[in-house]
Amino acid sequence: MTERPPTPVRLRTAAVELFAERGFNGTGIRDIATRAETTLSSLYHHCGSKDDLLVDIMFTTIEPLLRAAEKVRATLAGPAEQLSMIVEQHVWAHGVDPQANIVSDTEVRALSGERRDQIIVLRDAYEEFWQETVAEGVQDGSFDVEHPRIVTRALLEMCTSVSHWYRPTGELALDDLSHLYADRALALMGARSRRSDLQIPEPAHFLG
Amino acid sequence: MTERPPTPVRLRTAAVELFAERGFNGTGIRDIATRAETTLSSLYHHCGSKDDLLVDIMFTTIEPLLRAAEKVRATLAGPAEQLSMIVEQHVWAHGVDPQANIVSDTEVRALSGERRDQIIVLRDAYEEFWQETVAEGVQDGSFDVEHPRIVTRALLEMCTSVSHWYRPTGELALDDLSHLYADRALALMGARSRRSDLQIPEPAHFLG
DNA sequence: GTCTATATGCAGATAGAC
DNA sequence: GTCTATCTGCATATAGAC
Repeated sequence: MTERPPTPVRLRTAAVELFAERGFNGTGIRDIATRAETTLSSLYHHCGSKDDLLVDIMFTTIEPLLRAAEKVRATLAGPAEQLSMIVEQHVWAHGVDPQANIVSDTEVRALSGERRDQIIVLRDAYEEFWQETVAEGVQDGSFDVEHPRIVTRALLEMCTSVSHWYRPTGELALDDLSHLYADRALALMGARSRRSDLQIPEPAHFLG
Repeated sequence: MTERPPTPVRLRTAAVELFAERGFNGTGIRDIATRAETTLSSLYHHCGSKDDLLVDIMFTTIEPLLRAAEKVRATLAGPAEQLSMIVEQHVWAHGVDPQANIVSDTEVRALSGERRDQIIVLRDAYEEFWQETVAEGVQDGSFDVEHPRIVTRALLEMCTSVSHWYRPTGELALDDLSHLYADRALALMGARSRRSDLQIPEPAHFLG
């Protein structure tokens, strides 16, 4: 009963899968067209060049995370609450669509020039939300950690790596995994509180 | 006064640099020969195929880490001491030669067949040292953490990511960075002790 | 919108002289 | 051991019919 998705969707899905598995440079455009059960010309008709396809995947993956972090910062009060929620959004996103996030997180080097710069701006703006949240937490005594900028970057990379191993069939459902990571993020920052102590509205969805 | 290294060394260095910057599939064998200031035939003469070169880089990068972890487990007493030291070795190695470690950690997918399997065996054996150490710490009460296997993997990836951003000109020297990561590893595992409380012989070098 | 056919260049790898 | 010259195939991208 499942309808076959329209061609542009199939192309995009195939590209995400192959870029994640074999890398951008390890994937041929014919591989993409073949997996999407269409032709090379169809790919160029719908998606433009191979680079265009990569940029599109990256943008539509990173941008919602950036907007979600923005919303968390504008909505929740308290650095512990904000950091927990940002971590949970990030882990959830990386668990629910690991392939698109692997591509976004590892293939920036395949781009060059202006388009590369634009993606890096997005990525840096996103990290800055994490950094600001932690800095405020250190300021107001919610967190107690040396070299907070370095530890925050370590935390971000720790959460990102979820996309490399998480499988929904494992010991934890994605919601539980997100909570676990938020709890460990607080431990990493030397917070007095734990995730389960916090008052956070549930369900809290800030991702489109 | 610095002598130019012999050709095989220059080739290896060039390959590590380029594989780290552009990825294995983004690097041409001519690029490697050119950067090493030699020729394509010389590359094949000394290094064999492009795949051989990658496998050699990976093996000589991962194997010392595995042996170091083995030595730590055989030499130091107590899970907190062992985990701290394993973390420090790992962070130090990833900071002192980020490029070789980036290649080893991200280009496994470029291999296939038996050689790929061999690298994965090494990598899994290495992770198992981390997992056993943490499991023993949970067992004897040194650590207090839910889902230790998942958190240990998260820790490992956090430490690995050092290779993506660490620069020796930054705010921390590599020894201090290693100590910081060891300390945060203990926090992540819910250890009562901190890195500065532990009795660990200094300098402790387990890497060749 | 989707197809077949093709232009153009670079990839990995090797031959054989010196 | 290092060189120049070359084989072979696949890469991205496009032309033009239907």
